[in-house]
Amino acid sequence: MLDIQILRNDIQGAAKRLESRKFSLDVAFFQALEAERKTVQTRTQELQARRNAASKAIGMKKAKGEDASEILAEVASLGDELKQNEASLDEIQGKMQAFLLSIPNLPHESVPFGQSEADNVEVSRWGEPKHYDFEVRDHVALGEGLSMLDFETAVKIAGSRFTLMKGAIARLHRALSQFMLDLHTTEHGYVEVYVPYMVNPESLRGTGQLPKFEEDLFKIPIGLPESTNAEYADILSKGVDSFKGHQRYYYLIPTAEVPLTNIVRDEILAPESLPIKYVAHTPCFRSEAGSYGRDVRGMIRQHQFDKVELVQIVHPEKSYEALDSLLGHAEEVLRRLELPYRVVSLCSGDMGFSSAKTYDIEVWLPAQKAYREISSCSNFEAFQARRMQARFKSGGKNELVHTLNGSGLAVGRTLVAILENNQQSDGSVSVPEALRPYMGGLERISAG
RNA sequence: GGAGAGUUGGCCGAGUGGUUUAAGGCGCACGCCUGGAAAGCGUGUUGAGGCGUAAGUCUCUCGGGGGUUCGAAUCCCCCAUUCUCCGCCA
Repeated sequence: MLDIQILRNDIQGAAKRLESRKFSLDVAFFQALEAERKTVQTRTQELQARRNAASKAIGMKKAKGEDASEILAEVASLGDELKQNEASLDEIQGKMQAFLLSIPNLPHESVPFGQSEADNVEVSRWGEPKHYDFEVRDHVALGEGLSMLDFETAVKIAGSRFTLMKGAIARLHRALSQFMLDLHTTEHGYVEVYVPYMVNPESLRGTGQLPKFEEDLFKIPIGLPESTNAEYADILSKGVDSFKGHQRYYYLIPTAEVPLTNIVRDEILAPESLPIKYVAHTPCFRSEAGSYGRDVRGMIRQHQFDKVELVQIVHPEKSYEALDSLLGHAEEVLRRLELPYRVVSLCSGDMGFSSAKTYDIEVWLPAQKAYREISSCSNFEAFQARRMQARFKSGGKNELVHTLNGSGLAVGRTLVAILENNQQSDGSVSVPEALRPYMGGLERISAG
């Protein structure tokens, strides 16, 4: 959420910066609503002040045993107008809140301008893609050849966009997450956290997935009878506090970013507790609505995948420093696994809703002859913190923290990268040195 | 799942419709006192926001929401959550 002061003071400037990310800010709507708010709020507060003064006077008269019927009659006439103004103010503030929640973050000045993926800027490259003197197979062919990846059975027991892994590949998958967690906790200073895989809508609103991106999530009703979608949409935009008769939902987490970052929601932190660095390994669930036809083959794009996620909660002056370090922590995983990659700075048009600046790490996939996203590291500045009211004490004042996160890494895609990059001519796959301790010393995955 | 009891400021804790404008304590900050410190004394100390150049002033905030009332921490309803007991369970 943007600071409403930015819209009050320099809405044209904000509109221009948002335009670079293909968001059209409704300036006229905001200004009209803001003017209305001002009028109604001033009037409401004036009436409230009069009512409070009168009520106090009544109390004092009654305490002295005097007659208060004159003031009583006077204050009664305020009632209707006050009620009307309060209701109207409530409605305006609801609209304002919904409007603010729908606006994406402002891109940092260093973010390259651009429309799409094609305009992202490569900032670094590590490792050399190997040369293969045989025809390379993709991970599907390799995994099925080893009888260790089974997409058909996954379709039978769940549906498309799920994977079944068996034997050494299942173990490799487990080894990867163990290896990543160990690296980040013992060498990069993160605290390991086990989190809920289902969260409430308040948490998703805090990190920015709600109210705008509900269709990307898996949603689970709890308790109570169904309310209509329209009613629920209204609750999402105005406020998600429960009240009589309304359905509550849990959502499957689309990333551990949601539970990890929301640890500090509604907290006022001690300044010396910063930076806070959390890491968690969780499954992630995404409905992938609107991605029909994209990456349908293999385990690149799944409804369920594992990810090791890094989150940092930092002092606002340190957040870009922290973004560099976090990016380095994610890169280190690929270096240890000896997988070639590059880092790109996402352009304004390709960044996520909540982000002020994002670096993607892309790993080389020989079967696709392309670099593919395996990690996304972002600085959200105060955007999520403002939604979450996550603050720290700063010289007597409360100041919003900055939040960051990055994948370190997406486990399924890392597995794909290892299978494809380490394949041998006979269809076997060599196990990266760094993972062998986690694989009982196994050096090569072969059929049988 | 059933029954009961709780949720008050950074923390503890009082408060059953009207000087509660939330007592008191702890902690913290500043000041006085002191050679310095402790003790003592004094002042301040929830958060969000409106109006105003400012001084200031007003509104909201006692787990969340709704209601009753001129007036709600206090009464009513719904929800969340914590604790105790029972049931079930990995």
